[in-house]
Amino acid sequence: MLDIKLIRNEPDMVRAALSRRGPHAVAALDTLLELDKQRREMLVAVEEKRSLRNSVSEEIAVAKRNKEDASAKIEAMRAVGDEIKAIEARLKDVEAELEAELLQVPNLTDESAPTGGEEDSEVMYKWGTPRQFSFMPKDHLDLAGPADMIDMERGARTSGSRFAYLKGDLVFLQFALVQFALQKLASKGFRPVIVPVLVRDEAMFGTGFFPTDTQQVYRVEADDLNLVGTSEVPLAALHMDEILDESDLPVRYVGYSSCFRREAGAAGKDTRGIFRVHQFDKVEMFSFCAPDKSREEHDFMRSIEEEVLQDLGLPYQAVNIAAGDLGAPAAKKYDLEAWLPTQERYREVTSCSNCTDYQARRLKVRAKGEKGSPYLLHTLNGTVVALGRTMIAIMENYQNEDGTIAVPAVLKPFLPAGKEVLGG
RNA sequence: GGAGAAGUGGCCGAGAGGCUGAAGGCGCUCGCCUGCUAAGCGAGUGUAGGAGUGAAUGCUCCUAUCGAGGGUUCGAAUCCCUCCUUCUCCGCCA
Repeated sequence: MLDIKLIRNEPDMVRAALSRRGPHAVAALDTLLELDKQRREMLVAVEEKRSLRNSVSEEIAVAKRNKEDASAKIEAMRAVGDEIKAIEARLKDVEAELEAELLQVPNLTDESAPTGGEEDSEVMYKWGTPRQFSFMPKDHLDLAGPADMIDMERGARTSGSRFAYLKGDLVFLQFALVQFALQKLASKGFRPVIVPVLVRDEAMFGTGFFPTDTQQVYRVEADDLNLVGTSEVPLAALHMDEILDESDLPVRYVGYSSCFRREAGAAGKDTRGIFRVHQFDKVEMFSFCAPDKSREEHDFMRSIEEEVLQDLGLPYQAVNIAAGDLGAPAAKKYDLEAWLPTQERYREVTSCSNCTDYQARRLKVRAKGEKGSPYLLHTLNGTVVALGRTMIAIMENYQNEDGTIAVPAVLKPFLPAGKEVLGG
């Protein structure tokens, strides 16, 4: 959410920063300004009347104590009370409307995010060299299917399409990756957290997934809860309504959770294997930091993501996402895309976003120093390891001609002793 | 799931329709004082919104805020309703 005061005081700047996302992003600005004006007018009116009522009520109290007659004043205040109620009712409507509009407005874009849509995202650089195969490489499902490490058919029978059973060595691989990631992140000051994956609407609104992305979310109607699509949601909400101690910043967490996505609108896209499924597990980092440090923190997160892929020996490219392709809460986003030999292209495996104060304003996460007033923090999130996609990349890049999969050296300590290949 | 109890400032804790933004204590900040420290004395110390004013750190005033939201009343921390959270007991369960 943007600060209404910023929109009020610097409408041209706001309009310019938002229009880089496309025309839809600025559509509501005039309405917003008009509603804000109405709201403030009503506020002045109602506050004047409340002030009057407060002072006269005080006089009534004094009169009663002195055993004097106050019936005229009481009568007058009864009328004022009715007027207050009338204005309050209209004010409430205007505020609700203002809030609803404001919730739809995406974050301002960072000037270093490229202008334009998806096709304008900028490949910043590449790392590593895609492997030259002396045989025809198989895709992840051709590798893991015959070895009975991925079972799509039974996943579909149990839960429907885009659900899978992962079995055997793939399960060991997943937990090895989790251990590897958690230990690396812990050593960099990120506190490991296992989060609730069912969250209230507040958490979804607070992180900016609601009201715009409701169709992507599994909702448990009976309890008014939502299954999270990423542990970003419960991690961001971890300090909702809190004022953190400035000296503790940055506050960094690494979460591990299952993630649930309806993938509405993705019909027919990435239908093979586990590249795009309704449920997957992910190790996610999250940071609350001082406003003037978030760019630095964003680069730090990207460097961690790169370190993970480099440690795993997976060739990748880093992409600076264009303004028009950013999610609503993000001011700037980097994706890392790993090389998939059978698709002969780079595919997204991690993503990290600087949400500036957009989520913090909604969630009311602030910090305060020795002196001065509380201020909103900046929030950042980034994928450490998206387990499904990272395992796909490992399988495809590390495959042997016989269909087994070699193990990246850094994972060996986290796999069962003596396991040299997966799926053998 | 059933039955009870409770939620007050950074913390503890009083208050039970008006004189309460909230006693008292602790903590914290500033000042005074005392060889140092401790103690003592004095003052200050929540958040948000709005109006006015200034070049500006700001200042003045108003409004709201005693878990959240409604209601009763001229007036609600205090009375009523709904919800949330915590605790105790019973049931169930990994």
